[in-house]
Amino acid sequence: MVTIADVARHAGVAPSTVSYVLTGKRSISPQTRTKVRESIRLLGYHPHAGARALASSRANVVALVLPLRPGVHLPVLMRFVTAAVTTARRHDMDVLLVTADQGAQGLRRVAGSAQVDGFLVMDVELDDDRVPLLRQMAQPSVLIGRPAAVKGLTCVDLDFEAAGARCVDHLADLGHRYIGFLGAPSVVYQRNTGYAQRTMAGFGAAAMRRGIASTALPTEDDYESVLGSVRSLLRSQPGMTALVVHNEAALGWVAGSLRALGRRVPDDVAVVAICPDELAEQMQLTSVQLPAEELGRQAMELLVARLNGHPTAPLTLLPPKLSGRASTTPRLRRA
Amino acid sequence: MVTIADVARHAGVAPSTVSYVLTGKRSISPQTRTKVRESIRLLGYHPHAGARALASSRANVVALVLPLRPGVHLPVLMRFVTAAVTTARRHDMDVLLVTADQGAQGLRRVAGSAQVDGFLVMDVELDDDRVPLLRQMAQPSVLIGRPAAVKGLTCVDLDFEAAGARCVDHLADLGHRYIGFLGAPSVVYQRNTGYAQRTMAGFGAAAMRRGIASTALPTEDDYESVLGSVRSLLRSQPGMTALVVHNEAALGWVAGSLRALGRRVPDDVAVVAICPDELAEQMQLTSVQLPAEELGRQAMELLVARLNGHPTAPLTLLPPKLSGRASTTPRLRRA
DNA sequence: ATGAAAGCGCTAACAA
DNA sequence: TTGTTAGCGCTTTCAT
Repeated sequence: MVTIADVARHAGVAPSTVSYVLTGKRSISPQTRTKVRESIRLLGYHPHAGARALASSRANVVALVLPLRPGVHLPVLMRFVTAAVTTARRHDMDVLLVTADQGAQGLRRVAGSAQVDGFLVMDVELDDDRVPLLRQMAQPSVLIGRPAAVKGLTCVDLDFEAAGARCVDHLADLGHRYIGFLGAPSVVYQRNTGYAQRTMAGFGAAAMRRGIASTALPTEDDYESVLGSVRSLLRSQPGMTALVVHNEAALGWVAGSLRALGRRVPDDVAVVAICPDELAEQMQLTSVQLPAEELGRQAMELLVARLNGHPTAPLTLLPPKLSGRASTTPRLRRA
Repeated sequence: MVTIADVARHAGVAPSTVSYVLTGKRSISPQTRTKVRESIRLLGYHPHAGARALASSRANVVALVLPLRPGVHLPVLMRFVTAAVTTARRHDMDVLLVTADQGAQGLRRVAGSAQVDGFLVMDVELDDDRVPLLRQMAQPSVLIGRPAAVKGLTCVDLDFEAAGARCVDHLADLGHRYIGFLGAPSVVYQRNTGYAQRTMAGFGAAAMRRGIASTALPTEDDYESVLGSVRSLLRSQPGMTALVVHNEAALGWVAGSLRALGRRVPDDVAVVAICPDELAEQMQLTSVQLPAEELGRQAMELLVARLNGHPTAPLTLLPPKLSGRASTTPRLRRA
């Protein structure tokens, strides 16, 4: 194996000089730098990660804690992971994969052995049992999601409240006065992930603000349930001309249900989805996207910032972005 | 930070004794072992991974090299990853995530810095440019897939040839005499991944062997394309009573297409899918499964074996397993 | 701008 | 069965 001593000898300098050329932690004369770089290239030298970690107490590795359990939307997860890994690499860090099933136990082990300098934790719930642990660990962490109390943490999430509001604003601007909200399965609202509730809250508040009548209903993922919910919405609000859908699995049934009830999209009922962009694109639905790449990148950048001792806000909310498509079409203002 | 010296002092033994208790590399008296274990627990000691790696030249980390590019079937990938990670953990190893976009460059870096002891490389193509590199690296590797030459490597893959043949045999045993094959998008056959070709080859050879007429067509992932392909198959072989589908994304459209063409499953046309079991289960399709978990587990086990100096076969082919479901139903022998 | 040398925490000979 | 000790390869003070 080629060591730093070999390089130093070959370049006719001290090992420390080689180290400083590599880390850039002190100024080196251009000649020396070139000479050392050349020796490194010639000998094919790669610093030993373990030795480096030991001497500098910096592993240059971050843990990515992933759910990998049923129910997560994998395409989104993957885009997120890719963005996170790419960003980490841009900062010369590697990524250790820790699956959530390893639990708090796993976090403790990885942290204790100084294998990683920090944690990127996905899929954090309102009352996540890992949060107390993360607070007291030596290594900093960034959480994707929004636990109940964010004080002392660094959390990143989509601004779901704004997302709900954005849908209403878009529809209101188009002249709609009666808007329905088709939500996630009711079990999601029971499970305290929060994002579903926040979206609805944002939707409701925006509707109130704009003086718009709104009704909301949860729905399961099958056709019958969607049809039933849409029918209920129309019954309680016969003048409904727009629908906001926050349920990826139900999206496929919405148009069909509306048609079965005699309504066409977008002429009779406009539809806005809150879902990954690719899905909306495919179905030509106006949508508010879940910015997976942006989330992954941002989260990793925040983690790197914390690793470098920079302070970060406890909560970063990414603004929703609405993409207009065929399912909402400008219409004349109605009474 | 708690070090091995702290533990040794607390337990009244030498540091090496603590080390040996941890690694089990020499016999320790039960009393000492208990005493040391107790001190470890009490002090909350975790060995420093970097120090360990440096002293033992073993990182206890393996690299998982993943595609994460468009076109891979994510649910399968995830099950594979989960199985691989779980298996690694069972051997006290951690997993470093290396995305394929980091390329050969990334492999070299990770290998050179002794960050990992070995590589688990997914999605290996017939003429993969990483293969030469993997051959000459100090660390052993296990490849998922089947490069052109496996000599000197350790490769694991599903026996796709046998999978194609198994479908034919199942259908032939049920009395079918005209069988169609609905393949992956044509781009997959152009990209030299091999598995698609091998499945078709196995299918074709088995059909010949059993004296059965067969026709094969690629198909894209959308309804129109599937409908078109099925129509073509029926046109060129009007007596076709069975269909083998090797295209996960197309599966959802197959039954619909057949129905649109006046055929019902399984009464008029029996269907066998080559796809993950969960998908087949959900759609009640007879299927040959892609054993993602088994593949991930097996691959990691082989890697661990190699890390421990055990020899391994250059190519391990997992036998296909067919699960009979509603889409193929015993029928009388036809003319 | 560079060198010398003391560790970082652990493992694995070598001794006893 | 256990202890002693010399590194593993690197970073980082302290010196010059």
